[in-house]
Amino acid sequence: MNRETVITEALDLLDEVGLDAVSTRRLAKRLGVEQPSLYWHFRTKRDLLAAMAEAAMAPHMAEPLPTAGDDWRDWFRENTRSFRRALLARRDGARLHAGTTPAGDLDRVRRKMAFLTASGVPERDAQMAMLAAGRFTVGSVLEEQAEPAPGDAPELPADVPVIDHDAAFEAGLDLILDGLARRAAS
Amino acid sequence: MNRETVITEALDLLDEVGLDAVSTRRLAKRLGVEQPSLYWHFRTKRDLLAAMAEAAMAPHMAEPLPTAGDDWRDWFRENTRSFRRALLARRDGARLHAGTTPAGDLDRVRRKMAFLTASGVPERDAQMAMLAAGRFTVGSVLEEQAEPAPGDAPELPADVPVIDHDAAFEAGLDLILDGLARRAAS
DNA sequence: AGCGTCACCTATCAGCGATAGGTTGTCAAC
DNA sequence: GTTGACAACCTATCGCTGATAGGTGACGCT
Repeated sequence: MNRETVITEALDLLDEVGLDAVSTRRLAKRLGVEQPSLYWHFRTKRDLLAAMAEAAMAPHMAEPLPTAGDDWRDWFRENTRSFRRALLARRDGARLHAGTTPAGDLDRVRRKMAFLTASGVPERDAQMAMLAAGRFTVGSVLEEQAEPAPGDAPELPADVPVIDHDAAFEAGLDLILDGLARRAAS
Repeated sequence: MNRETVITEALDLLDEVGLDAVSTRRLAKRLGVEQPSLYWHFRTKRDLLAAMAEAAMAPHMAEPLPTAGDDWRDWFRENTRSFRRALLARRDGARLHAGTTPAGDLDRVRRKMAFLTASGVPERDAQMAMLAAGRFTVGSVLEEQAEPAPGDAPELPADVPVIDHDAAFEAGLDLILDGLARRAAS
């Protein structure tokens, strides 16, 4: 059993039982191993969760980088969507992600920034927009994946309709993108 | 000792030790009481945390509602700032907030929405912008308050400067606001 | 044969949220 | 002035958690 297997099995367990129920004992049992054995592969549970969070981002990281001819608005939108999909792909994906310091692929980020500036977006605006879109996305998925306490009746008075998470995300993304476009134009 | 005291003392404890270290035993000791006694006032720890989260929002809820003459852009900006301040006021305030289903004052929200529509903002756009600003804010403060694991060297290569959280927040808010303004104008 | 490393094991710890069921103090009704 | 309800605690205990200490066997290399 290697580190890889532990991580993939841990992510499957996460999907089954949810983040709060992911314990080292449950994971060990699933791996056919005693609980302290996990500490051979990870110094702390926090390290394990960080590795899980990074692995959960794999689909997003596998996405191709933008190329010179691309429309920067289309790319920005699709990039943010891809990030959201990666968070949504795993149960409690947003909470898992939020509980770790990013430490993402720095070179990838630089390439994305270079693309935006080459497309006519001022560097600082591009930085701020990328940051804002990421934080908006985390906040959105966090709320989307939040499950109410057991026996908690929503009971909203039909006055305000239930929010369509997809639509709300797209609308928020549009706002950020339009705001950014205004800066890119001038 | 009443429910009120427990909540205020719990929030003080939160500021001292951080969310992960807020245990019923620590809180009980601080109150000069045995641990199970807390379960007289709260059915579960989750209920306690929800009450804490609501109490932490008091400063934001105490903010005056907008009135007819106000500039909607100024108000929107200040409203979002107030929300952020409330989250920042408590240690791990964003995590505390994110861990609960909102259940906020519905009437207050309606009044705010009414103000925006009366100011010429289309209703749906106003809803989406309020939602987006809130989620962006939670995501931002979540990252701002995230403390690295002990012994985790940041070690970013001086290439990308340390982000100024205040500036990043204001920039993101500007983007959303500008995007919204474009819709309000047409 | 001896050694190092990897990958586990048993035993145990302190701390956690939560429950069951008993004990006080206060105050109002009769 | 006793009765009884109620609020606000108590002790004792449960099962579970993350983590540590220290031992065991398999494998490969020299």
